Amino acid sequence: MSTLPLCEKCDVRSMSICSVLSERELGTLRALGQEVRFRARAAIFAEERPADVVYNITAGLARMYRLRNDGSRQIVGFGLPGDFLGMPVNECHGFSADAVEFTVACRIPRKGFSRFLDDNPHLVRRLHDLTILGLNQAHEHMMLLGRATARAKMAAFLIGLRDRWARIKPPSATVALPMGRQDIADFLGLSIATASRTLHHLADERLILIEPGGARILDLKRLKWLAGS
Amino acid sequence: MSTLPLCEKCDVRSMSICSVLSERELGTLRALGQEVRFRARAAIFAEERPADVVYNITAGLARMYRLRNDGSRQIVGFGLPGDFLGMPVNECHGFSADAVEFTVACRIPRKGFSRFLDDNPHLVRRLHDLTILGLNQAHEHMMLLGRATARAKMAAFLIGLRDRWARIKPPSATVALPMGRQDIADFLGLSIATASRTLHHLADERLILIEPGGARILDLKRLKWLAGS
DNA sequence: CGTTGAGTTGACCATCGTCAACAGGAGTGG
DNA sequence: CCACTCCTGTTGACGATGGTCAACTCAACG
Repeated sequence: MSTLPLCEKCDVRSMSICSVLSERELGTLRALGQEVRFRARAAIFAEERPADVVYNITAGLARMYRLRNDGSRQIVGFGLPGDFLGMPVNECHGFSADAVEFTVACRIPRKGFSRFLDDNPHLVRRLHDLTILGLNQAHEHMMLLGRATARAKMAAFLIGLRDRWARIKPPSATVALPMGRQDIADFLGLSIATASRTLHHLADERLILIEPGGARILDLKRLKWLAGS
Repeated sequence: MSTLPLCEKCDVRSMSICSVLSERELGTLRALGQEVRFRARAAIFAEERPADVVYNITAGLARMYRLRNDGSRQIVGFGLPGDFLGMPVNECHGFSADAVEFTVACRIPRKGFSRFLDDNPHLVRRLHDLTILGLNQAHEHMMLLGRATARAKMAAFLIGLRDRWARIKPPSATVALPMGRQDIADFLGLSIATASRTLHHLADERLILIEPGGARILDLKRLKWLAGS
């Protein structure tokens, strides 16, 4: 794990913050960072801890979450390849993140990254755009959490994840679900029992087919209708 | 309504994006903008419409929301004095906003504002920080919407609003509630009936006292405990 | 072959949504 | 000044959605 290997061949360069960097700027940034690997379930960073490094996910899947006083967990989002994690409000992380499956990321010390931002105002604009995108995703998610039936939540979850995978993987009718049922439940504000049941209801109605590690969408149109009602 | 009057005397300058601007920079920005006033219930901007102006709220209260296909509304946040509204992902607004009560804002054409940003990279950083703050608020809100009882939602809503008012108004035990019950319900993901009932339950237990236009907090400690459980 | 953890499924019931009736205040017109 | 309407908020009755608890299956692994 020295400096990052081959940004030129990075699969997600075009969707990450790096898309606005020239070869020269990319070289400077690469020299600051390291590639890090996380095993499934490994912690990436924790809420309330000083944010001294930032991450750019290049492979795998991360879950971002906060814990309630009663111990229950709200997953506020999933981090896919190309996503940028770890920019804090003040000095500390606003949420925890860990790896759902084997995950690879570029790790960059925040101080160095911050100086790099000073020298590259266009990267700040890019970062800002991605943050606004995250805010939009958060609003979208609130629409689900606020007032939607379990079926609508699940349908919207599958559609949304499908669309996000589609941007970074060869398209497939099967939505990969590397996260467990508990993760899905904590994301959608459901109990694990309801999450499991709802998924099977959709399968019973031939809207999806549950496969190991994912779900194949059989009736996209009806699923979308369900998601948006 | 010519240019903005007296930024020097602006109540919310220190909490708005303007806090990082020098007198000179402030003068330049002021020349770009206008003060606009909205009557109660007036639309400020609408989802999916081109975002050609941005707003800085200086007085009053705005609600930001999105509509579901079934016509129901999710309020994704309230805009208080000092809040910055209207920066879009691409070219269009991601949500609608209207004035809850009589509201005053600085309106700045986005093109001019964008050029001003080009010349003032530190303002972009400031804007980015405020956007991250908004993302944090959104996450906080998800905690409520995801899995909380009606009582916990309402308690957290009152505490949260109290803290936000406290930053811009002389402190008071009474939380101003200029928004109607339907707004509160749509914010918390409840029906209006449950919102009203829950508020009265809290009053029955002497945690709050319902007053015209607001709620006086009688037992902050227990209310906080309720909110965070 | 036992253990462990994830996922599934059933039974029961609490919370909260829906529907509806009603109260009170503001605005309007006679 | 009063009658009428409209709108917001309150409150009751009822039922559905989804949470809780628990039993069970199954695959992975030692």
